[in-house]
Amino acid sequence: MTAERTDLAAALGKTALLSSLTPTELKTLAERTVRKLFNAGELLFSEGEPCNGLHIVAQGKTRIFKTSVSGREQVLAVNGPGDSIAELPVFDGGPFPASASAVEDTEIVFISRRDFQEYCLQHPEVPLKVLTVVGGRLRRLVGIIEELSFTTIRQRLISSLLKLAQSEGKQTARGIEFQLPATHQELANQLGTVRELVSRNLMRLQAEGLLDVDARQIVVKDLDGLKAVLETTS
Amino acid sequence: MTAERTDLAAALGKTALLSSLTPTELKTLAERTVRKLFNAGELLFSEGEPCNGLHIVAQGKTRIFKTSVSGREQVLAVNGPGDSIAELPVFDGGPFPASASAVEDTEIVFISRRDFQEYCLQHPEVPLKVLTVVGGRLRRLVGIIEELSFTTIRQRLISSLLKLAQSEGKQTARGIEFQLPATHQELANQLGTVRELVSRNLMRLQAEGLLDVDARQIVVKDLDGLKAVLETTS
DNA sequence: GACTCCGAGTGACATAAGTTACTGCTCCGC
DNA sequence: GCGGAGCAGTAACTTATGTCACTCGGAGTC
Repeated sequence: MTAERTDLAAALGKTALLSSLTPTELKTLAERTVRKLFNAGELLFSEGEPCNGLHIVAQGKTRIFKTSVSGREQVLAVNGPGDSIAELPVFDGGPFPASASAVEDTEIVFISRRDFQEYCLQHPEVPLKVLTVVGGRLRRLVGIIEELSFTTIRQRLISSLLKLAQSEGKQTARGIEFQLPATHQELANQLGTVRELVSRNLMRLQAEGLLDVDARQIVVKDLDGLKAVLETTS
Repeated sequence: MTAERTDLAAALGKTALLSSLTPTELKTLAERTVRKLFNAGELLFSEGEPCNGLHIVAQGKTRIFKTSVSGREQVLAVNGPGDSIAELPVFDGGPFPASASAVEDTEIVFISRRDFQEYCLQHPEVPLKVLTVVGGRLRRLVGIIEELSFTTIRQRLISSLLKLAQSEGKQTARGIEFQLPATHQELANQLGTVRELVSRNLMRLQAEGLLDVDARQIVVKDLDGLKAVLETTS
């Protein structure tokens, strides 16, 4: 039990929001947290629900998303260990603006709203950190709006692929190889479209000789060619 | 000069962010501000520029927007007297994520980053207020994403019209009448599309007997019919 | 080995969105 | 009164997006 608590304290210390707290402070904070486990696919919370505390991802991966009446999803963010989720509703007292689910089996550390607000008052630098984190979140949302408003799915797909190629890709004889991190369906949710269009656009890029596609396995054959597509007709 | 300063203090006191300050505090803060005037259409700042202070709208109206390479615009927010703009870059130190321009002749009160941060340290409740304001902003951005991702222009147009009908509309013998607050072009920018589609969709709604349109003059003939369109096929 | 589920590829459409290129109108300044 | 500028309406297209309805193949399961 004690071991568990110190683990918790360590996990808390890794999050951007709380990194300025001393080990002792972390420990006392850790004692007030609740640990929650979610299976892959499980909902953490739903849009519109009241928010009664701060969620921090200790292990695993989560996604924040909106759902349309027709069942389509638009992913707003994907978060991993050390990230906090839904910082804002904790402060403004409003409901969750979107839903969240676990991408993989996930461990969440939960701090109640009361406890966290108390901490904020004792540590005036914490709200400032929250603002920084929220700033990043806001920038990403603006980026999503920009993409939805100005670019085609083809272009959004290409820029996802380029990001993946850079972060995950391995240079081989055939080109830069990597696996799509999720199903076409999930990729479509992130791009704000449907599965079929992801599939079709991938095939089209293959037909144009820019990629080799085998389901989730991607080989980028012409990186500059891909980048060039982003410039034209945008 | 003194009169001007007290005016300023009054204006500052009306903004949500600073409403908790005492008159004396407002006065000293006002002495450190810079007043800036912008003509209608003029740029306040551009996307990517570094942000060196907080802008507060004292008089007039401003819009925050993104521009595409092809010249299209997507409006992210419209702000009037008492609103602050670009709170976040002040804190996270990053550049402006979008541009801002004056919709009408506008008076801005500018507080330097240094001064405002100092105030935040002296008044720990200020960052908490900022978080509330930013929360609202974030919710609106999520709303824009939802609309862009899930709805058609027709539906977005209708919901704008419904909002306008509620806020500006006057019940007359012919229906609920109001004027569009801006050109079709600007409305298109807010909906994330082009002028022609606004015009076409308005005409289509007229052909369907839901509206009477005469350029900017709108008469809603069938409010429930309009609302019904939002339900179907969405 | 047959069966089932699920992710992926695809053709045929339907429709929404955007582009081009005009026309017409109205308000201003000269 | 003339000429421009700017806003609005529209027709004719092109292209992007989304929907439906299948097929196919691999990974489990019984």
